[in-house]
Amino acid sequence: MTKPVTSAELDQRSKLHEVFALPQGRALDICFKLQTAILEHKLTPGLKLSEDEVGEIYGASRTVVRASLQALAHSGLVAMEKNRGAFVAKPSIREAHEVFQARALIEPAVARLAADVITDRQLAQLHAHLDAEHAALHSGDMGKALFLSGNFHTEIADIADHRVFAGMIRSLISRSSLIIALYWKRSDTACESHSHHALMNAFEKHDGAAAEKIQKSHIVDLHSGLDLKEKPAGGTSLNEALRG
Amino acid sequence: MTKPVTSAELDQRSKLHEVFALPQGRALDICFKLQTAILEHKLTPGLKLSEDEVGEIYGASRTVVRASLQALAHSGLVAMEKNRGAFVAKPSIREAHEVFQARALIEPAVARLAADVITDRQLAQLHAHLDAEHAALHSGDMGKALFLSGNFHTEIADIADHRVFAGMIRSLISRSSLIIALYWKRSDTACESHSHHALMNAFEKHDGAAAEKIQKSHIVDLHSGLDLKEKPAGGTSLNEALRG
DNA sequence: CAATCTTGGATCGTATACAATTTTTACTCA
DNA sequence: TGAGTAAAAATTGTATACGATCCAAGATTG
Repeated sequence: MTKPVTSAELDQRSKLHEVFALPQGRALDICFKLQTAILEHKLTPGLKLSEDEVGEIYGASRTVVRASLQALAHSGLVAMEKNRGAFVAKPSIREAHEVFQARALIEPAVARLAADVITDRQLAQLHAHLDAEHAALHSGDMGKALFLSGNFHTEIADIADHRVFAGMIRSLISRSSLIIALYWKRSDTACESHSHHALMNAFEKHDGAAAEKIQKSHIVDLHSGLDLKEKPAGGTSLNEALRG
Repeated sequence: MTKPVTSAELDQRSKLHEVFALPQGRALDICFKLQTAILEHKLTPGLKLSEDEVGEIYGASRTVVRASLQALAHSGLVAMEKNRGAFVAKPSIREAHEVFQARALIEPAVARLAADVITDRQLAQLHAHLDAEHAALHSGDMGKALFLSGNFHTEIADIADHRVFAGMIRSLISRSSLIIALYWKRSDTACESHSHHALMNAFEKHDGAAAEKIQKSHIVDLHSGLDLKEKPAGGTSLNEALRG
């Protein structure tokens, strides 16, 4: 019951390559693995990503690790400090607000675009995605559930077939994942919310206006589900988080 | 009469550092110089940016040049092809449409934000900026005029004090510069248009709604000023373009 | 003569070595 | 004991060297 996930992951990977100007060759692998780990909350915000350590784990030289970290820095998942190294990004409260403001502007517009052009095949794929998300959630794998929940949004952007918006949304979703890791308030994982299903409904009817409206309120809802107060930092070890 | 430009340039530089996760140390210099050259249309789209050549020109090793090129690739100004190297990006017609659609969505919203919070000092700065643009235009320096015209938009984003939007807009403006280089139709440089002045008017009155409306029609106007047909490629030499 | 194959040069991808900077540790002295 | 300082360890920044890939020109063959 954990298998339907794989195809979604591979999908995500190829799309990443398409949208961002990502590093080439081996660096892309590392980039993707680190990103997945961060998005599944295996790596907590603020964690140091030592070049030597990452390189040793993935069997690569510092040169290529450096390229990966730089790429992730550009997408907002990693913060680099001069002469101090790379860390999993720890979005500030201010950035949290800004990210969700941006999402509230862009994603509804993109949902509208998607509703107009979505095909039956894509509808089925989205349904499958929701099933996988549901399964992950009920199997207790919070990390993967959140990862998939984010992917749902990027898939909509891909359906809208607008690469510029898709790239923006991808970056925003990534950062949202970190923000949720830091500031999520409600114990009920609201991403299981009915918003995604309501959206599916609008898509099936090709009702762009409805999709836009639903998406907007969904994001406003997510935003208001955050508890934007200062939190103390966590400091796990990298090896212990990734080696598994 | 060419002096007022300098402060704007330095300003731009520090802001870049703030918004993007840019490389550190010497790489940032090269990044900035290349970006400026591209934005002033000294480097035409499609031009090859050989690592050795760039490194020799700026007196840096390939390592740091590589980092710079990667950074520029992430902001959309440079395209990297595996095992072939880096080129000044040559946005497709499709990307051109997408970029201006994105601008038409985001920039009006940001203009509204800016109108609400703009200070007298910032108003004066924008006025000075328009003067500099005007001067560059009438001194025949098209490249610099276009560069400054773009900066006008990013300055508004900075005034709105919204880093996420500012980052997006910066990237969009950069790509717009390339798009204009490739597809501009009108011989009258419409960036001298009255839109910028009209916008200033709305800012002075802190009329957000008006600012939003003006900005939107300004960008739609720019979009329609493009001639989106296939164009042949140009191939200048890098040395001859930068050594001056 | 045209098409294909081979070969040489140029350029990129990656690893490694060294220099510069930061962080930690150990030590002295009040 | 605690603060200040200095030396040592660890980590990043940068340069260079080597192997891999691509491109173009010239040779070869049908």
